[in-house]
Amino acid sequence: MLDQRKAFILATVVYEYVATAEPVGSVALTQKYNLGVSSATVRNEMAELEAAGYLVQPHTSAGRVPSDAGYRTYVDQLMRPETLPIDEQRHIRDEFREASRKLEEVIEDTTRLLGQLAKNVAFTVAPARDSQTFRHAQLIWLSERTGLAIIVTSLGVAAQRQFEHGAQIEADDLTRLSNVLNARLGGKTLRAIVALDLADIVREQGLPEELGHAVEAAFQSALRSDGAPLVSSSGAQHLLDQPEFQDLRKLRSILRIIEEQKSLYELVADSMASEGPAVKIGHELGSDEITECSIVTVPYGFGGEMVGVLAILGPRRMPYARLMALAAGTAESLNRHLADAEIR
Amino acid sequence: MLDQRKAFILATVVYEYVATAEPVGSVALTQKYNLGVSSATVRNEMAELEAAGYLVQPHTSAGRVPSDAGYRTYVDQLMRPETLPIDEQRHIRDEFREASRKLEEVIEDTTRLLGQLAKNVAFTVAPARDSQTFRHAQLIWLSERTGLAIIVTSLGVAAQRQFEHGAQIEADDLTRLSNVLNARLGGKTLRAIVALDLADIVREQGLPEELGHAVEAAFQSALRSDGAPLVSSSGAQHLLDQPEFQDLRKLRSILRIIEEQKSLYELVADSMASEGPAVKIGHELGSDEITECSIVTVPYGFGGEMVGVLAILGPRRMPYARLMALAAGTAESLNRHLADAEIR
DNA sequence: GCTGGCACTCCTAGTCTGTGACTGCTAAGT
DNA sequence: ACTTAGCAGTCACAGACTAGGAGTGCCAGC
Repeated sequence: MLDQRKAFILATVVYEYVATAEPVGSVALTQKYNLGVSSATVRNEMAELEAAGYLVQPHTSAGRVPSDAGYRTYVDQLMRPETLPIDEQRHIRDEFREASRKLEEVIEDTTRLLGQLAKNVAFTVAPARDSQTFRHAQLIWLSERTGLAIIVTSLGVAAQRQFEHGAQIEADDLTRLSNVLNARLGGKTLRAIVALDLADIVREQGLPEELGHAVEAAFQSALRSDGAPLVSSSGAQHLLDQPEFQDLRKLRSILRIIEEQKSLYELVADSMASEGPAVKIGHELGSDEITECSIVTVPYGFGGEMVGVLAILGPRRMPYARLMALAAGTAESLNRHLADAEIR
Repeated sequence: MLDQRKAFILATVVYEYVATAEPVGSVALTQKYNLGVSSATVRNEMAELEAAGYLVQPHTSAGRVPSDAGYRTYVDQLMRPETLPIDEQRHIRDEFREASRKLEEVIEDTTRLLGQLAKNVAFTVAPARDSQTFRHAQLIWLSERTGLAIIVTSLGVAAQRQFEHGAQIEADDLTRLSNVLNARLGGKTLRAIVALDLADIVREQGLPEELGHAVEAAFQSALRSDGAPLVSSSGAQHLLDQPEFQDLRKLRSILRIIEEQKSLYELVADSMASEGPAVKIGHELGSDEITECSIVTVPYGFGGEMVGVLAILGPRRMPYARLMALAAGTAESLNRHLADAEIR
């Protein structure tokens, strides 16, 4: 456990380093903050903090920089949680007011907004298709040969698929079948529905085999082929403003990760279970390529269930309190929006 | 007009510079390619090509580099058009075979594929919503209080919107209204429909005012609020591999453009009218910030109408013939896919 | 236990210099 | 009238070197 003075020094080092991106030395610290002791004392304390693993020295004649453990202690125990400034709260709310009603666009717009406000890379994990609850199926008679199947979940239209049907099918047949499907499947998840024998239901209704296949195909196409949920990202340009990514090699490996949806998903997949905003720092991310980064995550959802994750990725040297407040505020607006738009 | 020898030298300089990214000198050129004349002669020719504006010298003691005009001449007159290798053609076709049926996902997957194969930044302009032709409206009775409106265009579901209706509305009313809308509006563009007085049609049917508003709102939400079509991009990481973008400032300004959908759209908006692949080189792009880049574009669409653009953005020093073949091949597969998926 | 002083370390930025890759020009050859 | 060999001149680039400065650790005195 850290005594009060060490805690204060650690917190100040983190704060200063976040602000300046320069290793912070004992003299600069005593001059800038009112520590009540001399730089020599601070030096001694810093040496002990380094021995305890909270700080590291880039090289002998440089100041100190927080280690992963240092940031972790700062986030968990030392920093004062922030709340979002009123005008920013309003800004976010306004963005959502004119948000489109299509789920993908809402998610995408949210990502963009978060990236802008955070001045860092933002990314979002969209709701997994297979766990969405089925609300409605509508089979539409388009012409004598073709029909259209539309699958609606609580989050909106999940799939549409055109199919061919035999000439003997009439609009009424499709309406009837839609009603049967709605009655039988309502409230189940898509995953559960795909496991069922839908062709059998169609057969019961005395409708042709091929219509059964069409229905199955429609539900099937509602699931993403690769299973992993959609991830969208925004704000990669902000990385270039960070002194830690002036090195092209670092930048490249991080950009590669950002452009790969799967990698991003894996970084935050477990965060959906957390309550409220959470932080992963450096090595905690479990990937060698981005040990220089941290990620702030917050799950979102509605009706008591979390369906996706908002995330902010940046250098470890990030303003944690602010970004956590920002992520939380954005998630809250998103939650409200989703609840409003939910199809029951 | 260039005589044959000058043309050959220009073509060779472009070819060599594209391959090596180093300014090419007269000696290197004579050694590597069988020119049949000495380096001194080549020097004279190159000096004339420079005077004519086809080549430029980064500095006095360096080799030559093609100018915008040099590249333009190369693309228009000198290069031999390529065709896509068979295995790559097959690769593209296979990707489309397992492509999802949702328009946004098809476009997104195409972008990713194009970025990967081109090893450059790829981006796509999605079909503008307002020019899509209306195919079907389905008003669905969900509960005593709520309904769901779904708008289908030739490219699939364009919008869904939940609405509240008075308790006296029954499922049959909604079906009847859907049929009327389909009969009256079929084949019109969404833009034309939004200009109509839809509430009037609803009134004619003896249905309540609020239902009219719901229908109007549904069509309205099918259009993107800002009017500009959706642009998605992929492959920004490839920029880092290019020697011309090792400079962070250049990189930053280009990344910023790539992340702004509107800028990208403006760069290629006029390319939708072109037939087959086209190229814009350096200053031709009309933007000061990306004079170091070129863009290969190809429009895509179906049924004789072009609805969007595929584009590849990279350094001016790009393999034009190959990228044009690649863009054309990808567009062709996309066209076929869209035609198959079109809702009639 | 704190502080001022001091020797020591080591990064950084700036300057300088040699090297090599070009060019343009000239004069001679075909 | 072209072409070519030769040569002097230019200039970016990389490596070596240096001075400056920030910061540390340690020690002796308060």
